Amino acid sequence: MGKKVRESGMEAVARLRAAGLRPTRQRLELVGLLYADGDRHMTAESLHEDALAAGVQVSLATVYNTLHQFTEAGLLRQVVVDAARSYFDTNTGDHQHFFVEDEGLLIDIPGEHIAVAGVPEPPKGMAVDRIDVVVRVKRA
Amino acid sequence: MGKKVRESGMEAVARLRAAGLRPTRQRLELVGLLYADGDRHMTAESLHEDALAAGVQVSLATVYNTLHQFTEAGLLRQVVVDAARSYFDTNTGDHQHFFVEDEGLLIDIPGEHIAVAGVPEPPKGMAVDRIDVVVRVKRA
DNA sequence: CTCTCAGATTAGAACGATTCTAAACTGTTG
DNA sequence: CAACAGTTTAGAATCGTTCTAATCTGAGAG
Repeated sequence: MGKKVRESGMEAVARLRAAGLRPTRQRLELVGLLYADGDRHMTAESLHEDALAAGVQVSLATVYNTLHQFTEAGLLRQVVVDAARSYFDTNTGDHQHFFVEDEGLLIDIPGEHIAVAGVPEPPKGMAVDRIDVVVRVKRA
Repeated sequence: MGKKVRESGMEAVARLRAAGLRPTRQRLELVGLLYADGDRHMTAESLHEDALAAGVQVSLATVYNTLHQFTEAGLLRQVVVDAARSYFDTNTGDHQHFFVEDEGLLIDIPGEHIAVAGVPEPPKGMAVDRIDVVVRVKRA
C-alpha cells in the first residue's frame, strides 16, 4: 500500500467546513497542494508560483487570503524568521526550526528534541503564548 | 557618583574608528542616543523619531544605513520577531527576548537564565550560527 | 432546477517598510 | 588647504503585503 500523496476531495472538504470556510475550487486546490506530501514550508509567493506551475489558477490575493484564513483556523502556522517575508508551515504541532539564511530554507526540528529551560516569569499581567526557537545555520 | 548617562565623545569616536566608520556628526549623535542609558530596543522609525525629538538632525536613510553598519560591526544585534518591521538591540551579548506582540515591545532575558537543550545536528555542511529564542507573551 | 445573496475571488491600486540613486557635502590625509 | 573617498540626503523606486470595488459562485430556499 503506497503512501498517501494526495488528500481525497472529501477530506479536504471536511477540513474546510470544519474551519467554517466554503470549499471553493481555489481553496480545495490549495489544500491539495499543501497537504499533498508531508510537511511543507512556503511563502505566499512561493505557494502562488507552485500553484501556477501545477496548473492551479488562483490569484496572489487569494493565496494571501487563504494563508491567513488557514492560519487563523489552525491549519497552518506562521513562522517569523526573516524580516523580509512571512513563512507558513503545514506542521502545526509542537516543533521548532533550523533556518538556512542564505537559502531562505526552513527545516523542522521535532518538538520532543528541543527543550527550553529557565524562562523567567513573564512581566506582570502577561502570559506566555508560545516559545519560538530558531536555529540559524550557515554553510560551513 | 551618578550613573553614566551619556557616552563621552572620545569613547564614541573610538567605537566608530574601531568599526572602520568615520566619526561623522550624525553617527556620533546616534551613538550618543543609542548608548545613553542602558540597553535599548528600537526600529529604524522609532530611532529616527527619537533623534528628531532630541534635536538630532538626521535623515531616515542615514538611520537605516547606520543601523546596518553598526549591526555589521557588532555594535548592534538585529532581532527578528515581527514580519512587519526590524528591531535592533544595543545589547549584543548572549541573551534572548520576551516579545509583547500587541505592543511591539521587546524585553531582554539574560542569557544565563535560558538554556536550549536537544538541538539536533545541523544538516550536512551546515554550522549553527546562532540560536534565537522568542517568548511571545500576551496580556493575560 | 433556478433564484438569491452572503461569501469568495480578483485585478489593480494603495500601502508601509526598506533600499536605491545620484547629487551635494565633509572628514582626513598629504 | 587641495583633493578625494567616504557620507549624507531627498526623493524615487522596490518589495511584500493589504485593500478596494467589481465580479463571480456555492448552497439553501422555493
